[in-house]
Amino acid sequence: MGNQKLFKGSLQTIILKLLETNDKMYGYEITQHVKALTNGELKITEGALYPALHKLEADGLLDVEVAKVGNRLRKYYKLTEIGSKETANKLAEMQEFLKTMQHLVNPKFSSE
Amino acid sequence: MGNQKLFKGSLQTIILKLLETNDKMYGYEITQHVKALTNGELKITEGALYPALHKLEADGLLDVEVAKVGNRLRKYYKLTEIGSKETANKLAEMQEFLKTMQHLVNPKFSSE
DNA sequence: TCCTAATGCATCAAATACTTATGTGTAAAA
DNA sequence: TTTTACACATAAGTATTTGATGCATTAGGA
Repeated sequence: MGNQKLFKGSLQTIILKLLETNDKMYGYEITQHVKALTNGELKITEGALYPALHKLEADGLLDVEVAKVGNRLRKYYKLTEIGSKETANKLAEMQEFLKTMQHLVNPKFSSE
Repeated sequence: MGNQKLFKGSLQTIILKLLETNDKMYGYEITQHVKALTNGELKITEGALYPALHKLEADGLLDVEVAKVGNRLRKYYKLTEIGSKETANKLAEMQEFLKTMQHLVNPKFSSE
């Protein structure tokens, strides 16, 4: 899409937001959701996703629960209490960022 | 501000947009404009700015004109013809990104 | 008078966050 | 039977930025 690099720095926030909405998700499911929600504009690669999930877990924002579906392995992630608070923070920061950026690139259409 | 990292990847676009609006600017001026426009939320550091300007110049998007004001040196940058086209592209990409991200983090308030 | 802050350029090591490639294995579809 | 989807994972390389440092001029406050 060309603008993939604009998403740099927002992956954690996206993951947390999805988990806030859907309660419990596994990695592959996250990539598919994001692809669908963005009409294919954003494709989260595995090389980005799995390290991000591991980091969020290590930081105590996510809990993991391993499940076996058929013969396949799945790791379900969900927000911890701390994770929920951090999600709220990160979403607020994201809104602030979006507002600021909108203001920067298109001053006439943004308030203030 | 904590959300500084969200701006990662958008520096070039910001610079180009400012030059589109203001025709001709020098480095320090850009940092001050951005700080003012964002109420201090985004502070472009010199370590990011100057390499970015040099790259845009090397890529043929900017022209430089050195000026001496008083006893101080200034390097005025302005868009080349190619730079103007690229600016339009990058601004379109940015709008698309902002819309997509808004949709991701706050589905209920965005169209579609 | 002296020190700090502002103005103005610049470079560089380190950190960050990602892409791309690769690897393992199962299951379904063509 | 070969490709595609499912599902995890790591690792080398790349790009962008932070934070530190450096040089030099000018203005302002103590």
